[in-house]
Amino acid sequence: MIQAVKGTKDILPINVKTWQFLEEKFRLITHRFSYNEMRTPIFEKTEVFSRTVGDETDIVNKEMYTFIDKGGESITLRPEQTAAIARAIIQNNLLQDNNLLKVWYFGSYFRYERPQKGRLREFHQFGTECIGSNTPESDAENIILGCELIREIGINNYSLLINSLGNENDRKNYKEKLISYLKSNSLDLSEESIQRLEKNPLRVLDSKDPVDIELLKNAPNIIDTIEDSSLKHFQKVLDYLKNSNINYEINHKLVRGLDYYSDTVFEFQSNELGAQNSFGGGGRYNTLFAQLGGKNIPAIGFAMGIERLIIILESLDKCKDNSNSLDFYIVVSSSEYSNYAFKIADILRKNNYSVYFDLTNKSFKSQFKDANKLNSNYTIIIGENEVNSNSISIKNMKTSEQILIEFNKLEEFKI
RNA sequence: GCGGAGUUAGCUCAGUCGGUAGAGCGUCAGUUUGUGGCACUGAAUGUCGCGGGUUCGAACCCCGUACUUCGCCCCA
Repeated sequence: MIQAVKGTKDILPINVKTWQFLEEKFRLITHRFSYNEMRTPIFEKTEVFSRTVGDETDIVNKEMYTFIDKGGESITLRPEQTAAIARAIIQNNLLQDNNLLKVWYFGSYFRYERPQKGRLREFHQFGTECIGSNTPESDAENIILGCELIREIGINNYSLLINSLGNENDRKNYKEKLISYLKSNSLDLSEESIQRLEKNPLRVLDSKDPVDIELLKNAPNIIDTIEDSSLKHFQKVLDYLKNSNINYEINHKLVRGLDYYSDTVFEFQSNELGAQNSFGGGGRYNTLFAQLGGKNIPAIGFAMGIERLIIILESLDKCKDNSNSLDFYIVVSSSEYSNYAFKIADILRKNNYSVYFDLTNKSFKSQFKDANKLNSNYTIIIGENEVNSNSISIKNMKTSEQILIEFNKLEEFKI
């Protein structure tokens, strides 16, 4: 038996309703916030990601599906969407002066990781990007969109964590402070955190090691390092959120894994996800466009993991079942009446009803059982009597009432 | 990349002194052959993840491997 590639999953008919439900919500909520959908290729030149996501991040370092194509070009299956959107915006010149662009996306992303609950090698994300504004209002609106979406999906038990990383300079200063603090205590630091200290010092703040956590209690706080303008910006964002009745939790240890973030960062977390407790996250990325060779364009956005949303919905027993909304099941007493059945099906289908009839030569009785199993609202019974009298028997499966109508009255029948 | 647990019928799982497999649910058929749901009766179904090894004999023991899962790590 050939198995699916490790870390990939089939979405089966029984599960697809939940996906469709989520996709509908994405469209609905983004529409309310006036975001437009955007789609980019599944693969990009490798540098799109290596230049933006960060050379020292694991994503770029060891998790990308990168290959050399037949033309000798280094190609990478997208591990995330933001960088590719930035590339497309620059290339297509979508941002004229002072323009604002609000886009959303939904698609597959690829990272070569060890699979786990809520962590796949091909996974799906929904996300938004608000590009061209550096105002706290744009931060707030983007976060509010995320919260609205989560609410509409039916998830209430989650936390919104928020922090500010300040501007590039602030972060540089903070990194120095943090490193010098941690180095003076490095004997106690976990092996992993010592490595992080070299590569990506901010991530030490994320450590789950109990000793590290204790040590970090007295570490310098990023909020004390960031400049006034960033501080004011952050405060305004918080004010707007409060004003919109958004519950948030300030967490100055929240840093994000991708290098391009600055100022506002945030994360949606749930307890249903095990080790992967975050089901969404984002932040401001004011340097990304410049990193790709464009102008300096401020932007903010977030992404959510669809598989993780579904895990939460499952825990809430809110996944959509696959109950078929079948209107008519046509039961024939013999396959010699199939012509008649096709005619009836054609009329009903052209009137937008869903119609099923047996294609496997089931017995008369089995067809009824089948109709019941498929939860059909009506059955249409076709046998010798109906065909000879050019009529149709229609049975209401809920009430068991059955009527006989003329064939040419079928069009008038309303369920 | 590292550590733990697991893989038996479509699904959930049982199956240890090693003797070529079971339950429940589901599926299918029948219970006066043109009428479903309930009930009853009956039936089908597995290379026991895959590949080696030990043994007269392996679902069970040993080795390898794939995948799943829980953590580390990373991140959505």
